[in-house]
Amino acid sequence: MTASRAINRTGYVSEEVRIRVLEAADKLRYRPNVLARHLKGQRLNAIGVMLPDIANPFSSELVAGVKKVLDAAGYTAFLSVCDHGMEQERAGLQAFVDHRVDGLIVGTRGTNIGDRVIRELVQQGMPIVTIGRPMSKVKVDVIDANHYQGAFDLATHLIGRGHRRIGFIGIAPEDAHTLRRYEGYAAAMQKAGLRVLERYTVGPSKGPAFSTQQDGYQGMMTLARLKRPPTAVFARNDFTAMGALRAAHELGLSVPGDVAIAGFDDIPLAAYAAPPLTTVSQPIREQGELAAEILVDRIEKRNSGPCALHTMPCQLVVRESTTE
Amino acid sequence: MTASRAINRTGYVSEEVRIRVLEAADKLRYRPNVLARHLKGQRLNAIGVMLPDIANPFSSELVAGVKKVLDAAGYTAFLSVCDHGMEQERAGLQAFVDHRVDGLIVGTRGTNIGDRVIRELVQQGMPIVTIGRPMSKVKVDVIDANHYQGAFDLATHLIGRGHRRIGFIGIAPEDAHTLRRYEGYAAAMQKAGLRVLERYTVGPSKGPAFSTQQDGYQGMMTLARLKRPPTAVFARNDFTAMGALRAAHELGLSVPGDVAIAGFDDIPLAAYAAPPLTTVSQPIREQGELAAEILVDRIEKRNSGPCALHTMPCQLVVRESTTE
DNA sequence: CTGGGATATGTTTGCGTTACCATACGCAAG
DNA sequence: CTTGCGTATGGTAACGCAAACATATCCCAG
Repeated sequence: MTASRAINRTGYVSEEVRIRVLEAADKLRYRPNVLARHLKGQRLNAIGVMLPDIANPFSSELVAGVKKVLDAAGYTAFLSVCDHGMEQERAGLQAFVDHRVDGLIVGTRGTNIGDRVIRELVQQGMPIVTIGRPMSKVKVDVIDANHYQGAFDLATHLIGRGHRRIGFIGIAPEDAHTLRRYEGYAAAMQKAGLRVLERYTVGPSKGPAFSTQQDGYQGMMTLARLKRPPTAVFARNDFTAMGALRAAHELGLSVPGDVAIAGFDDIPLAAYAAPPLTTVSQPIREQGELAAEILVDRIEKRNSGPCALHTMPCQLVVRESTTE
Repeated sequence: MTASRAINRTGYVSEEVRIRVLEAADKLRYRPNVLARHLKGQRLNAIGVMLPDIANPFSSELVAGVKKVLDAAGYTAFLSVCDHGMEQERAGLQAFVDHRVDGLIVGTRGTNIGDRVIRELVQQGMPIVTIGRPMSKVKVDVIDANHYQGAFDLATHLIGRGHRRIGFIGIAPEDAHTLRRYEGYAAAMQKAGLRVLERYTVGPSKGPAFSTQQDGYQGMMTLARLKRPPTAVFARNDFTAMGALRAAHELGLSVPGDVAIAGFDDIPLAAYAAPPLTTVSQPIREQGELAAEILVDRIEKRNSGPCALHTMPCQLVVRESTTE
């Protein structure tokens, strides 16, 4: 017991004994068993981060933001990947719960099974923050970027450059974010008095973001074959935009001379495309930081108010793929 | 006690009682407390995977391979990222140990602190497998790809295409793998009776692989300024190669006409470069699978033999950046 | 020199689980 | 009828830790 007090700096322990205890602990390479500690009702100071995949810079930035805050708050982050599989997501979340993490950050996209699992865990009192995954009627804090606004700004930029025929590559109604982006694009078009033509919208495009280079390539090819092809193209994301870029090169179209191309997400490679890609940057790291802050506040009972949706602004990044 | 037996299927429990227990457990949403279980000396069936970063396809493939095997063996994988920081690596590994994982897969590159931590953990009986991180005099199983052979094959391919002046971009003596690749390149040159010229070797190039696009760009620029520039370039990795590719475009050099360019790693984007990149593919997923298999065998005492180095062959992938 | 707070250490208990031991029943062999 | 075995169930202890409580010593005010 005295040893416990010495190590945890609680209660009264004489200086001399404390030093002896710590020396002995050091010699024996003693490490407290956090698992046994938990049996006594204490927190483990660990949180679980569930990711859809780890092959992209999002997850990386997100985790960087999360870790920064958690480190400072004395928590450990454990990660899990579900590779966009619902069963894997369920198992991963359950594993976190079984290992008694104090809270969860969920960065996967919405699915039936996933939503149900989250609902159940919340009911059992697990604090959860989701990122980019809106959930209705569940006590979950949600962080999201304003894709609508970002897309609106980007489309407005293209219109401001004099473009009237603007295509959209990679429409994917089943993906909430792509839909928001499309809506922002459409709203900007309408506000400028331009019609959103169906033949200028190509898709569908399925699967995770990094798999859509080919869709961008195909989409650009389709648009270029039109009688009056668009003079500017808004691609669902940067990977798609880079596929489109390649198609433009193959067709001998100059970018942005013959066709302006813009993406979304501002992946690191975007600045290295030829030409460097105009895109929209999401504050990913900031979303991770905010998620971690909110979660820690929930865990430590500093915030017991109602759960909220935190929308963070996107930033237009103009590069040479849309300007000379 | 009877409930414990019913749930774990150990000892004698009548069919009738077992069903009643399981139904009750289901109704109460009972989940065994794995942490308490561990107090009684049982395994948690969890392993920790330490990664240098998650922004690249290696980590992704590696984890996919690891997870596939672990799922089948009934283990859970928890991931941690250290972002190439030694202190973060130490803390992450310690967190795994504190949470009583049954074994570790370490995919980070060698560092003083990291090596010492691993040595200590091994001494305390923790089964560890490293990937791409050779360690001497430590009871650790090591998986690695044969970078030397891959580089040798790639250089031989370039020589076979008639090249005599072959440059190397991104030499980095502090990075063991890059060094192996350079050695393979040099060996192939010598075997063909070609001299390895110092002015054809550019570097140094620091930092993680994905940060080296710029180095490739700079390197290509440097080589192109030479009086008799190389007709082929072997880049440290695909990112570097893509930087070189961009430099070639800017200089108006045709690839592979004026200069052939090859990379290493076969990242997904390599096939989408313009032109598609000749490169060398590491069996990443297979390395992950093997690591998990070996680790599980160690944990379950099916293998108590001496630790070994498992070298897996690399595969030359010829694309259009070196052939018409 | 006594009472009482501050300081310091020890003892017991229980968290959820399972190994081990004890108990109890039915049935068949001796 | 006893013994012994296979089957079924329950009681108890222990894992490592810390909360709660108990005890012990010291110092100082009254």
